[in-house]
Amino acid sequence: MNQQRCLYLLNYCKTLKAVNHIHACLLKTGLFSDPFIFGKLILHCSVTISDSLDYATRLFLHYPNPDVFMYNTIIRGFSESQRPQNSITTYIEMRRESSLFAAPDSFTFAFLLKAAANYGSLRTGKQLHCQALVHGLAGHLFVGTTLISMYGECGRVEFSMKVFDEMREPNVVAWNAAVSACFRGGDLESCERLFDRMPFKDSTSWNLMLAGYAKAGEVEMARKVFSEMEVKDDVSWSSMITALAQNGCFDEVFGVFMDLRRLGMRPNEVSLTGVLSACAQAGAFEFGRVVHGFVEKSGFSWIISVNNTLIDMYSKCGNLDMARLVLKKMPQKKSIVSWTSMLAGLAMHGHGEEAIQLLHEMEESGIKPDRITFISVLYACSHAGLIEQGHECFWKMKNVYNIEPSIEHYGCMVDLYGRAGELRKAYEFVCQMPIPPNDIIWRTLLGACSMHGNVELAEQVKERLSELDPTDSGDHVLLSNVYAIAGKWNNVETVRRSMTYQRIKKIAGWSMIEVDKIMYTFVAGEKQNDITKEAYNKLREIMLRLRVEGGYVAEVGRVLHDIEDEEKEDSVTKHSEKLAVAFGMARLCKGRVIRIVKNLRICRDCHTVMKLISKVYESEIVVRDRSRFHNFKDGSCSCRNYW
DNA sequence: ATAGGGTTAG
Repeated sequence: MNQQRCLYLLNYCKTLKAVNHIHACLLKTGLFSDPFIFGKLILHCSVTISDSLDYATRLFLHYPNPDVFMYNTIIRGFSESQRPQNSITTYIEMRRESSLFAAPDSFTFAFLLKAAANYGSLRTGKQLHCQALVHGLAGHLFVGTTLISMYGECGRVEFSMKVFDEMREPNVVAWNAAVSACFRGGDLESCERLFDRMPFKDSTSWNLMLAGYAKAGEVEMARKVFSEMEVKDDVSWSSMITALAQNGCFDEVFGVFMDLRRLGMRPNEVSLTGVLSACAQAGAFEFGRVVHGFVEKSGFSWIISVNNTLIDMYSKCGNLDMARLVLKKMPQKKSIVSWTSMLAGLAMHGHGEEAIQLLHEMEESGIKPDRITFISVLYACSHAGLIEQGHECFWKMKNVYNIEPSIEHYGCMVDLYGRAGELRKAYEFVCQMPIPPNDIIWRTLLGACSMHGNVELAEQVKERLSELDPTDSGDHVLLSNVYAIAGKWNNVETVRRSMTYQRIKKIAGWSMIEVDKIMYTFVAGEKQNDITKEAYNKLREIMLRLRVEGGYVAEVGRVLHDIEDEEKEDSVTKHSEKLAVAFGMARLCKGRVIRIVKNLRICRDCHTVMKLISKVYESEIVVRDRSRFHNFKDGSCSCRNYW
């Protein structure tokens, strides 16, 4: 084997096993000590093939007097890994061991700065900046560009701009880096000014503006950029789809996706994940299934992110079996996102035990759970009432995986105790947290008080909340609910008056249902139209039958104010999820599952009604509320009345 | 240059 042949073969290696083979051939022929070949070999392992950085490092450590290319390659490999700090250690090593053979060059600093940016260390970044100055490389175009990005990532846009202003002849990449840094810093005006001043804009710059606006929540501006672009490439289309999906414009996502197909273009994997993510959020099961068909037909099942989004989509559309199937049949190694998506899905459906089992499977497969994985597992425990197991997971996270619990994990733990009625324990847990509790923590506790009717604790907690976030309407409603359960109507009235006085409005509940691939939205107490009339008529018929055959009596204890019982019953009757179900019963043929998505948590009365409908009408109803699923069948719900 | 998983509440 000669050098040429070896490089050719290396290019075709896609797995570590194949590299092992070449490695063996090199040893046999003596080519192994050829620095050029060796450099290419470790480049291939540390950058091109996944999961083989360790292999590259081991080879590197045994190579006598590595040259600058080899050092750069290892630094680069670490910079994109889970432990970017190792890039810096390698650099220190390089300075100490072999300054004669390998002086750092512009590549060295570009990769090092990328590493510092990746773990957000401004201190390291600044030190590297100094080192680059010492070596006379700070003025290099590539180094300058990575300096701009690094300072942007570390939240110091003013430094980014200083570096940019001092550049002699910034190219388009440097301009783009400056724009990105400004977006990171949330300075939209500077972005616009830079964009206007750019002497040359290729489509990358336009795409950057589009994505930047989208991340800042400026959909309107993103749309404007998209429409003004003369050349729309693949990235432009996928960025636009993602922009709309990230900002809740689901109808438009489907529209743009259809436009793309109508123009005869082939959607790429990023567009597909965007569309599937929109389906997931909107609960558009039928549409999602059609997209899945397209994914299979066009060979996208080979892309891991597409499969991950499919798992998420099926979970959030209420079809756990399909989600499980996608996970099981994935042709590639499951990533941390695949496992976590499935875990979150199980959590939402109240399958706590299965979630814990799946966590074990994940660990056995060799993927280490991260902080988000544990949020999902803890969430699964709290929503299934698995106190012991939740406690164990929390312990394991800290002591086995050395993950420092963050505010989200503490939130799950408070929820775990609070939801189960252990209010004292939950309160004590909050008091001894090592980080200051935020509004979400207190709100979790207030929610628990409202579930279990603890007036005293609720009042205490509400006071903490009033200091942190006094205008949250949900908190006022929760407190008034606690009073209502306890029959303290005077206090209910006081809360209600203070809400009116402070102009705090309740958020209106809405529910959506998909019929023939069209999403219909119902809002409680909204003006009547043909669709709502149809729903109301059907609902009247249903409620009558439930009273006669199901023994239904309205549950009215938790309504906001002290009004006459009949009136209370009336306002409960109009909840949007009831209208959506009625509409589904009227339009869908018998035997079809009725799927509903709601923006708030389902109320107790609606929960009872759904159970009764599933029994009296022998139909299956799936409701996705703000945080989890309820699967009604034969008169009972999958949440076992724990939610 | 674009993507995929996460706590509470009305």
